[in-house]
Amino acid sequence: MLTYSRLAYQAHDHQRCIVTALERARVLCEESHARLTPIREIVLKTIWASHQPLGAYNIVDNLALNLHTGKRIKAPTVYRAIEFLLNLGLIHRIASLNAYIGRSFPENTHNDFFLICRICHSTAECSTEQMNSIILHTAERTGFQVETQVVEIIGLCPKCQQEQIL
Amino acid sequence: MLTYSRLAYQAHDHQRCIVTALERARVLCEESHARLTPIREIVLKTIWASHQPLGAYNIVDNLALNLHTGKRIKAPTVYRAIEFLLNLGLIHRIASLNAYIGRSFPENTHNDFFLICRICHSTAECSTEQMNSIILHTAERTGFQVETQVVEIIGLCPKCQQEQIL
DNA sequence: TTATAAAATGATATAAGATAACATAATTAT
DNA sequence: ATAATTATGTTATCTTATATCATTTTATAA
Repeated sequence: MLTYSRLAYQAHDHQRCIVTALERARVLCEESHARLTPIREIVLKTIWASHQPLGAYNIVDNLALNLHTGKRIKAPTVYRAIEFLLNLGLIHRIASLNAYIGRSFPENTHNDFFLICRICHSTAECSTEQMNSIILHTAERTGFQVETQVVEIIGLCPKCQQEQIL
Repeated sequence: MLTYSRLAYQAHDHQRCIVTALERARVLCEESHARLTPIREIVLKTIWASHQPLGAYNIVDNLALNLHTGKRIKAPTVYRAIEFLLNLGLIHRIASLNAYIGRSFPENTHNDFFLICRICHSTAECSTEQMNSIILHTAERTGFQVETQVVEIIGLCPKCQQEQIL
């Protein structure tokens, strides 16, 4: 069974995505006695606000613009928030882009994969049992013990396929 | 069918691997009228000499040590060689490590995946039709057109599993 | 409730990976 | 031989990420 969400290129109420994600983050933090501080929350919100994976320094700039409280939040602080969010599975690092994106299935610990558009960088999160079992089986056949996976499929999203033709 | 090679953690004559890889590179370059210059060749050789993926600056240092011809080959030159080798499919970039490793199947254009040991970083290249077809099918179901894939499985190689237990 | 420990953030500097821009050298084609 | 192309040299810089130490905030316990 294929589960997918955040098909960036399909019309949807993204504001709703963000609200849901933040709500889930609050619950998850409560459960695991982790502190969703204002900084961590705004970093998560900033990442979710974008359909494209966001680089750490993009987040820094973004916060400077949207916080306008005078004091700038600097790289190390953002990276700390990122680390926190990664550990909870609330965001995912897209290795091929050095960028971060909100995860729709924080429970599904690290078993999802990503469809990344080469042109517009819009990124969709997917999860299939099939894929996971193949990965596990193939690895096992060589005696390798799987812990996490980085599966990033690069290509063209439907929107950019269209524009390619025109 | 599962094809795999370069199971770093299995005993094998790696010197032979290197010779084969270089020979294949020469043939492939000849065929595609690409120039395997001395620099490109030594970069490829350096990458192949290691079972662990090698960072670009590792290669730079390595060349400085092993060339001892006085003049150092600098980062941009190495990166150019890397780009050349990537384009021909002779090496692969491991995104999660920012490092490069020799590819055993340059013909298999970019359809392979990698088992990377979290501890020793030894990396094995694999290829299965099954995996490729699942990726293609899942992507297609969302209207996404696959071009390349980054599939990096992180975990423990047999050797490090053993040492973990002890 | 105040002292203490632990966790989070601020601030500065710098490491590590990658590329831009322009000059020069080597190869190939005319 | 000369021009055009391709590859390399050189310097500077950009981007991503982290180390280190000071300070503040929050939690815990006397």
